[in-house]
Amino acid sequence: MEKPDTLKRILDAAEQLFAREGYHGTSFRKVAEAAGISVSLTQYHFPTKDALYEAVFARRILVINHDRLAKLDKVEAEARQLKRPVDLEGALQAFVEPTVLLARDKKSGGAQYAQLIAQLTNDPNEYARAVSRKYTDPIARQTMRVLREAVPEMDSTALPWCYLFAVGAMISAISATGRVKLLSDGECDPDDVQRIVGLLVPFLSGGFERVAEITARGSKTPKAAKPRSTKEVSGGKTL
Amino acid sequence: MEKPDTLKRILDAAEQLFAREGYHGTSFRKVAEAAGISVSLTQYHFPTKDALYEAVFARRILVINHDRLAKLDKVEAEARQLKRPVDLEGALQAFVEPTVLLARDKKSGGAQYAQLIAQLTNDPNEYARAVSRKYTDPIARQTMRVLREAVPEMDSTALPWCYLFAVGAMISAISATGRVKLLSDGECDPDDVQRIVGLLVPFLSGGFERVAEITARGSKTPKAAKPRSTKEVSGGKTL
DNA sequence: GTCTATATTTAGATAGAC
DNA sequence: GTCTATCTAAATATAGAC
Repeated sequence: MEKPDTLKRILDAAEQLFAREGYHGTSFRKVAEAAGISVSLTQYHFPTKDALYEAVFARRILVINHDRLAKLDKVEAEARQLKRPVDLEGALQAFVEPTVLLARDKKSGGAQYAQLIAQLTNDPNEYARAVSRKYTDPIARQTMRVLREAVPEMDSTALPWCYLFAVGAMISAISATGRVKLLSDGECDPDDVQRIVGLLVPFLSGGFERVAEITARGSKTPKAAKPRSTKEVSGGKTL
Repeated sequence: MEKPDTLKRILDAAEQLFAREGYHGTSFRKVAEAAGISVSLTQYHFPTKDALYEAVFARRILVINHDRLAKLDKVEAEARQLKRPVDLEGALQAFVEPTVLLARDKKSGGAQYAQLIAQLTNDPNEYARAVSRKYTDPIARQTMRVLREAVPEMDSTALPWCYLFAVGAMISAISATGRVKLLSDGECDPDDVQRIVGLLVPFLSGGFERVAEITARGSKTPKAAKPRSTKEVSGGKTL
């Protein structure tokens, strides 16, 4: 008599733990306890931790990817219809909006999932890289394809960099570190979705356009690497 | 007879492990083994894992912060002397360059340290937040102060957001996930420091200027939150 | 400062009863 | 499907010898 929601309970518990404590900080014991079942039942459904991790990630990514692709397609179709280049802000909004909305969805666990993505993004480990390659690289490529139609002048080797800048900026915006509130002395509301999208999209479009300008083939001033003090190697930075 | 470099050996080993495996993935055992000493000696020098984590972070951050502050001061002084507003690209370069250079310094362990910062940036846990607050928030505030002089028109509640966008973009650029190479089919070189700075600085300055335009007090078109489909709540995104 | 030894807890994984 | 019981390895931590 299968309890119909055992899998869901496991995935919900694991999602929360992976998001908060990371891969290594999450154990079958903690997952089982949070799900209210035994350890071995958890392992019965997901034999290894990697399997559990992937299952947690895969559960939502399909929906998300579908949503993002639909929005990207719409932007692209509009451009085709109007016989104009893809609208940059539209493409960036299609890229950014599904994630930001998810990140502020406290009810259905979307916020947990978004934090898991935030952790995954800069995780160099193989369990994270494998999941990233499998589930997110295809959409990344499609996004870049559409973005290229929005900024056709941009050098093709600049686009992947700009895409990663955009990913990082978005992740930073949604990551649950409480930093915006702290650094703004309480003035900025980390849950104001409208505000985040309203700032992030223009920020990114300004960035893409600027890079497109300076890397355009046959651009007037290829001042791409305007050296200010690039040779003063000495240290690093913070954040 | 104190082996004069025991502390250094511990910190080097811990730095590498924390960077690659994160906080929970790093144990005294692994650190001790990598450093070639016993577990208890490691614990003699750093009684708790938190103490070790903070020590690893603190070791380099002082140098880094000093470097960044010096560059920021220089940019600010130039502006004062010329009686002009702070140069935006100059300020952003002062912000970005120390970290990017550090991240590509394979010899002295700087790359490991940069990866640790990348992991720390989106880590919601208290051990990470405490370190971030203590060592990086002061410089963040100083950086924002200088940036505000570069874009005085920008709404003051937009600046912290833009600062975090910039942090995220930079972190994404240096994080050792191998993604640029993958997504560019080998065309982009993740170790090309000149290229990274040469793209990142214009990208960020374009972003800051765009946001400054649309949030300027009394701006002609406060189209800040141009709604494209912001109400179509439904899903999330990837990265 | 540095080690061995040991205590205690928790980890992932299996075997087998129901 | 679900549990209890148990194994082995690894974790943090402490005590005490040199």
